[in-house]
Amino acid sequence: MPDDQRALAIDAETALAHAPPGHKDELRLWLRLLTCTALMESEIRTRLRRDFDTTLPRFDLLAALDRVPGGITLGEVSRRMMVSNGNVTGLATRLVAEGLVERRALPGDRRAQLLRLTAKGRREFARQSAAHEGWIAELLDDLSPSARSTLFALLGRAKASVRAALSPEDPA
Amino acid sequence: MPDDQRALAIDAETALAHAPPGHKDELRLWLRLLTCTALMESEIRTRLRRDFDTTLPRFDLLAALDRVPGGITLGEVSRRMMVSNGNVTGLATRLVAEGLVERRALPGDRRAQLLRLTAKGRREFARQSAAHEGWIAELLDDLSPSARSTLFALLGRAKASVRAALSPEDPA
DNA sequence: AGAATTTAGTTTAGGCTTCAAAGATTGGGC
DNA sequence: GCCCAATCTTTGAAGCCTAAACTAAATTCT
Repeated sequence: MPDDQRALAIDAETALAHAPPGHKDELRLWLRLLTCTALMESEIRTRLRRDFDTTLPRFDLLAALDRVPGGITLGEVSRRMMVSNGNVTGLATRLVAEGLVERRALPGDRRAQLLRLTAKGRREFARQSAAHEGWIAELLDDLSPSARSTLFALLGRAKASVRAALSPEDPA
Repeated sequence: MPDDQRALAIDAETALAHAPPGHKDELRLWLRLLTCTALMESEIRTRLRRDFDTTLPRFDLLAALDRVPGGITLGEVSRRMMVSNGNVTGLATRLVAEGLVERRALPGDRRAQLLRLTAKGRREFARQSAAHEGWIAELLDDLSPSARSTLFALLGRAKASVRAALSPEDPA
C-alpha cells in the first residue's frame, strides 16, 4: 500500500468539495443531498434486514397500504411509491406469498386489483414501523429542532423547484 | 463493551415501548428528504439514458475515476461510491467492455488493480458531466442562492448527525 | 521461517428496478 | 353492435445491488 496515496475513505461529495470552487454550487448541493440520503437509506436497509429480515421496498409497500384500510390498486401504489408498475407486480407477489398482503378484485373494473394488508401484515408493519421511526429519530438526533424545521422547509422549496422544472412547460 | 450506554442503542421492541411522541417530525423530514432525492435522481437517470444511453452508476464510476488521473483501485472506488466491492467488479467489467475504462496492475501489490479512464472514457465523461451539471442547475433553479447555501449547510449537519450515530460508540 | 490474520477482488444467489411489449378490459364514438 | 383509444396489469430482458462465501496475496506474530 503506497503511503503517499494514503486516502481516507471519502465519498464523492466530500471529494468534490475540495476541488472546484465557484460555479458548481448546485452540483455540490446535489451531491451532498445524495450522500446524506444514501447514508441514511443504507443504514435503514441494513437494519430492516438485520431485525426483520425484510427490505426497504417491502416496507414501503406495507406503509402505503397501511394508510388506506380499504386497500388501493397496484397502479395507485405505483404512483405513490414513484416506481414502475412492473415493479409493484413483483413486490406484491412476494408479499402475498409471505401472507402480509392480499389481492382482491376491484368491484366494477376487472382490469384492476386491490392490494390490502392482511391481519398478519398489519401486525408486522406495526412492529417494523415503530422500530423504523426510532431509527430515524436516532440518526437525526444531533439536529436541533430549529435546524430540523428549517431543513424541512428548505427541502420543500427544493422539491417545488424540481417539480416546477419538470412540469409541462407553460404553453405560450 | 460498555453496557451502561445501552439506552441509546435501542433494539426493535424497546424502541416501540419507549418511543416518546415527537418522532413524527424526524420521520416527516426523512420522508421529504427521500422524496426530494428520488425525484431528482429519477430525472437524472432518465436523461442519462435518453441522451447518453448510460446509467447513473456508470456515470458515478466515471466521475470517481475522472478525479484521479493516475487511477484508483477497485476497493477505493467501492469506498468512494459507498457500494459493495462485488458491485464495482461488475460495473468495471461493463465499462471496460465499452472501452471507457481500463484495468491495470498495481505495481507492488498483486492483489489489487487500478482502474483508469481511457482517452475515450475521458471524452465521454466530459460530455456527460457538462450536461449533468446543467440538469442539476436547471432542477434547482428556483432556489435562491441563500436558500441553497443554508440548505447545503443544514445537510452537512444532518450528515454529521448520521455519521455520529453510526460511528463506533464511546471511545472509552 | 511458518502460521494466523487481514486485505483485494471475484463469484453466487436472490432481490430490486426500469423499459418496452403484450394481454385484458373499459368506455366512447359511429 | 363494433372499433378504437385509453387504462390496468403482467412479462421478459438487462442491469444494478447486497451479503456471504471463496481465492489469492500481503502483513503480522511468534
